[in-house]
Amino acid sequence: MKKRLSILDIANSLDISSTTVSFILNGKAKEKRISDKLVEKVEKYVEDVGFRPNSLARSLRTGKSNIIGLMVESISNPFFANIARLIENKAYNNGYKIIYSSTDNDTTRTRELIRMFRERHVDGYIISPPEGIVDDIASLVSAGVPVVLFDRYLPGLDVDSVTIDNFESTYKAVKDLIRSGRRNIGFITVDSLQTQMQDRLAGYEKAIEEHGLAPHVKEVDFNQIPEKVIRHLTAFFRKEKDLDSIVFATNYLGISGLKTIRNIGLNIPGDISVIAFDDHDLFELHNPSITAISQPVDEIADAVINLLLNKLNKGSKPRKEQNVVLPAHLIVRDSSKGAK
Amino acid sequence: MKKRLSILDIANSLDISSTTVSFILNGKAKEKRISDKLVEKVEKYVEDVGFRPNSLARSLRTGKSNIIGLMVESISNPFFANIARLIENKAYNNGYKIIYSSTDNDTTRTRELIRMFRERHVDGYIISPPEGIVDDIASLVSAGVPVVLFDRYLPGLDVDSVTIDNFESTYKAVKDLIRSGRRNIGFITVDSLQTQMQDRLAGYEKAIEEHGLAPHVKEVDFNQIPEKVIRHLTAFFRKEKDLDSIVFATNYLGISGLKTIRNIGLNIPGDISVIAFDDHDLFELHNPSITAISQPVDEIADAVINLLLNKLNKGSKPRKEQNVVLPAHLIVRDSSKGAK
DNA sequence: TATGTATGTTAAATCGTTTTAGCAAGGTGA
DNA sequence: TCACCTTGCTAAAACGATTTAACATACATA
Repeated sequence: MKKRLSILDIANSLDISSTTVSFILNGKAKEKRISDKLVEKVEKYVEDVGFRPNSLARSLRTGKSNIIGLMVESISNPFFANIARLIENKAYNNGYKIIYSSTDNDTTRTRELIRMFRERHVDGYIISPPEGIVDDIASLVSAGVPVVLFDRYLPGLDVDSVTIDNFESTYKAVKDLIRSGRRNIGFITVDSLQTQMQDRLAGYEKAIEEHGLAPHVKEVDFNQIPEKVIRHLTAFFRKEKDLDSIVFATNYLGISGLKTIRNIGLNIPGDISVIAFDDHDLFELHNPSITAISQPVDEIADAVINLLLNKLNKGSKPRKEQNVVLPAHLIVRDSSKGAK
Repeated sequence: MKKRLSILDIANSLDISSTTVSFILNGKAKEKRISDKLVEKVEKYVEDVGFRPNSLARSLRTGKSNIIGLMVESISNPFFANIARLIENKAYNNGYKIIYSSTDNDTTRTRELIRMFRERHVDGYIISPPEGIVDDIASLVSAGVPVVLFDRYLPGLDVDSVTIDNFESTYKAVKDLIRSGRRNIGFITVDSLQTQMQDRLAGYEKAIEEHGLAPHVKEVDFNQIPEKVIRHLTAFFRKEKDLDSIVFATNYLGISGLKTIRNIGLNIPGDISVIAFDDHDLFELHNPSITAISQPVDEIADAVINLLLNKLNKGSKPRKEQNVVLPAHLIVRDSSKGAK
């Protein structure tokens, strides 16, 4: 097990100082007037022995890590997994690596993760924040650390964010149901105060109200295992026998909802029309195929990483905070088609 | 933006040496005979000012990072996302953090990732290795770094691994099809030499051969976009008109396969029986529901993290390499039921 | 000759920890 | 009194990079 080389080993082997090696390795040869001959010699040697500087030592000295901390609600949620994958790629292409972690929407855990990331000197943060974390993020921001929020934002906190127009997305979806003749439109969401959930609910309520209809909202507990969700939904459907359509406010609610509907034996769209949030292979392949509110995952990832890279590069130049709001797209499929 | 405290600041404030603070913070107070009074005073102060040691500096000095590097094929594949999620949790509970990255099955990229992880001094590696990476992993192992492979292994390399019994899983699945009267059984896989794919193929071939049937194997290119896969599968199904059943060797092939079958207008299981790999909400909810070879994700994650923690703790005590092989489970659903 | 300036390189401080080796003061036994 | 423990603490050297400030040397200018 041979010891890893250090910059000093290189310097000794070549009978020069470690400073010189460092300058060359950091592309400061010109600036520091190192002779071309020496530069070439060092570069060749470094290449030959496959030397790579220890990034810990570098980070310790410079305070920079070239690492971005990514905190999503749960990496096993396909929406977040896809975003993470895209962000990872784009970051990688720009010389950054990603440390990710799932917050589980748990404030304490998130707080700990932020602390860990800070200790590790990550250069920037990408966060889909849980409730109750606003102070921690505020203190990050006021410490001058680049932060970009996505999927939801924190009202009252001036920080870059990327979200979709949640209000408009459910508003349009519900209008679409109404247009095709539905009147008893249910809305299944989680009991979360996060902005994206509140906005989705508000969009639903607005559409319902505009048409003088009665709302039928079911909020299930956050962070429940699917079996429990299904039990609650079953009870809801049993109670609300008149529903002719239903909108699910998240992808996992949609999946549990479809299982529930199948268990109960309701017919889609004959008995009930369905619209789900986030597109998914499952919704496309389902029989009947399920109408979905599709988030522009690619654009979200793009916007997020661009905002962050901007902050990272512009350094301290205090650009105004940006709040990017992207449109979602209603993909109409069989589950919401057909006359009444 | 106030500067972060260092252990030296603490020491100065209390008029003691940083050594003492370090000893106390690392639980060596007893061993180093620091007086209880002082221990208490330091602990209180540290708590009050919320000091947390800089883990970069610590890692630089100790060579340990309490970080595990996790490299999966792609985090957007639900199988890997789930495993990653579980591993992350278990690692977290044991004081370890995870840095993950997707390899894309790209050898070069994987090599770079390993290098990055080494630079960052990760304490251990969990890898679902792409082809052609055996030398790099061998050199990790021979450097005494804890490594656990999963999902596949590298023949000829003596290193801990966790896999499922891929051979047995497809063997049984195909036998099941034969038992229910199928004779023209197709097998869709990818053109990969990775062990898990080869074993799945071998299990299929063995069952086919035992019954004197003719194999119908289609290998699609690795790393293709779904649209292309579907195009190839369409051609395959058009050519092999006699197929009465099909086994998909991965979850994403299953999904593309189902889309293809739907496009072509084949009836499941009337025209064709279907068995897919990896269970998935989609397979459960599909109409008809799809029989799936379900990997024990929880047990896999458990085994992986246990093996790794073992290595990490036992230190240099050279325990014999372990190769855990877990059974997969055939979940029989409607897509493979019904008489001929 | 003295002064300035461009060129090429480096010594040493620094980042914030851990760890080795050892110091001072007080007690104990002979 | 001397030699030797114990107790309680600390100085200083790592870890491996970056960066500041400076040092020679050569050459040109006045």
